[in-house]
Amino acid sequence: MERIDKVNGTFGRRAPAVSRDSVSPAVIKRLPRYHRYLGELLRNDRLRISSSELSRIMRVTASQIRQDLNCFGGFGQQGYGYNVKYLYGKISELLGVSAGYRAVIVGAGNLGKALVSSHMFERRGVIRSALFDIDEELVGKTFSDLKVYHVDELENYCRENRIDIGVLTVPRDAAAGVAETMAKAGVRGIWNFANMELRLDEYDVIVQNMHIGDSLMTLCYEMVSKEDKHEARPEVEGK
Amino acid sequence: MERIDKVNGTFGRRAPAVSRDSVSPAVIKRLPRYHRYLGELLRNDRLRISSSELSRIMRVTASQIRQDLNCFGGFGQQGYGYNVKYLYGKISELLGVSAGYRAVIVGAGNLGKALVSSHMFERRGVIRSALFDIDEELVGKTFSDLKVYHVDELENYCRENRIDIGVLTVPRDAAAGVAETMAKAGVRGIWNFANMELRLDEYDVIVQNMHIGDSLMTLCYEMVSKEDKHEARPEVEGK
DNA sequence: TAGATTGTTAATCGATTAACAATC
DNA sequence: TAGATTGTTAATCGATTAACAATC
Repeated sequence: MERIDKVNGTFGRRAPAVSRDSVSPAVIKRLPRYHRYLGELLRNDRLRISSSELSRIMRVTASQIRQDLNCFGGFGQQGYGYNVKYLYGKISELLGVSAGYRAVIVGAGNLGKALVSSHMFERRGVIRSALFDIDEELVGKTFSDLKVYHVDELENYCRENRIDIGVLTVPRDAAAGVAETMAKAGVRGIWNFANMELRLDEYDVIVQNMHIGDSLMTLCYEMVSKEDKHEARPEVEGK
Repeated sequence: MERIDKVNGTFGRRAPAVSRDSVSPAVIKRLPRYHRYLGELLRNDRLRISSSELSRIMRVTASQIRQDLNCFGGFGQQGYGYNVKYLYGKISELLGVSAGYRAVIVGAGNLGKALVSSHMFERRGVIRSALFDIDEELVGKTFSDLKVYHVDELENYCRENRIDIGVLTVPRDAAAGVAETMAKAGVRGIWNFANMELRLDEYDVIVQNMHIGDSLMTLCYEMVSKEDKHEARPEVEGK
C-alpha cells in the first residue's frame, strides 16, 4: 500500500479516492462549513490544525469533527492533527470543486446580477457560462463578463455547451417551465431561487431549492422567542 | 375554559398564547416550510387540511406533521383536521409575522436591491425602512421606494427609528464593523449575507448568517456522488 | 521513548415514526 | 352513532458525545 504523506500534503502514487458511501445527511450538510473554515486557515498560512483547535474556532465538539472527517477516510494523522492544505483539498474534492461544472444563470435581474458579479461560482470551481433573460432590452448586454442571451436560445445553448448546472433567478411562475427546458437539454443540477419547491420527478435532475426567506423567518422566530422570555415574566409562582 | 373555534377560524375570548418553551431546533427549522405550504393552500382557498393530505403534498410523514404542530399547542381538531387559515395564522404568529419588525438594508448593491425589490420582507411582516451605502453616488437615490442614506447616518437612523433588524449585504470586510454599529444602536437581529460567520458575543443580538454558497456546494456534492455511483462501476467482485 | 492526537467503539441524547386511544 | 383524524405515548432510528486504544 502506498503511503500518502498527509503531513506535507504531498502524495504517494495512489491517493485513496474519497469514499461517499452511506454518509449521513447531517455530515454532508456540514461539509461546506468545514470548507469555509479550512479555506480561511489556508489563507492565513496555517499548515496544520488539530480537531481540538478547530473545535474551538468552529464551536462544535472535537469529537464531531473527527467523526465527520472519518466518514470519508482517514484524513488526519495521530499525534499530528490534520494538514490544512490536504484536508481542504479532500473536502473540495468531495464538494465537487474540481469537477469543473458549467453553469448558466437564467434571470438577469438584481439577484442574477448579484450572483454572477460575486465570487460565488469561481470560489467553488463552478464555471459561469452565460446569462439568460426574456427581456429583449437585456439581451446582448454583458454583466460581469457574461453575455445575456434570450431564453429562447436556452435549450440549444445548454446542449451545445454541455451545461451541467442551471441557476434559476426567474419569477416564480416562470421557474417550472425554464427548469423543464434545461432538464431536457441535459442539465443535471438546478439551483432554484424562486420561492417555491421545484420538482422534476420525471427527469434525472438534482434540484436544490434555495429559500432565502426561511432564514429571515428563523431570525424573527428567535427574536420573538427572546422577547417572550424576557418581557413580562410574572415570576410569581408555579413554573 | 373558553373554547376556540379552530374550525371556523374564529376565536373565543382568549386564544391560548402559542407556547415556545423547549421546542426542538428541528421543529423550528421546519416552520417556515409549513408557512409556505399553508400560504399556498390559503391562496387556493382551501379551508381545511388533514395531516395525511398535507403529508402527501409536503412529502413528510403525517406523524411528523402532527408531532410538530403539537409542540406549540393543539392546532387541529380530531375528526376534522386543521383549519388552514387558523393554522397559517398560528404559524405566522410563531414566526413573528405580526411582530411588525422594522429593518434596514446596508449595502445597496445588486443583492441589496434584489432583496428590497422582492416581496421578501413584506410577505413576512417585516417593514423595510431604509437602504444604506458608503457610495456617495448612491446616496439620495431611491430603490423600490426606499431611500439610500450614507452609512455614517446608520447609527442615528437606527436609534431614532427603532430599527429591529439589520440586513447586511456589504462586502466581507465591512460586515463586522457595520454589525457592531447596528448592535450599539439597539438593533436586535442581524441577517448577514457576507460570506463569513459574524459573531457578536458582547452584544445582545441574534445573528443569522446566510450562506447562499453552501447550497450550491451541496448541489455539487450530490451531482458528483450521483456520477460516482453510475459511472465506471466495476461490477466485478467484492463490494 | 513520551506526548499528542487521531480513529473508532460504546453510551447518550434527540428526532422520527408507528400505533392507538381520545374525541370531534 | 360511526367515521375520521388528531393528540400523545412508546418504539425505532439516527446523530452526537465521551472515552480510550491505536499510532504517529
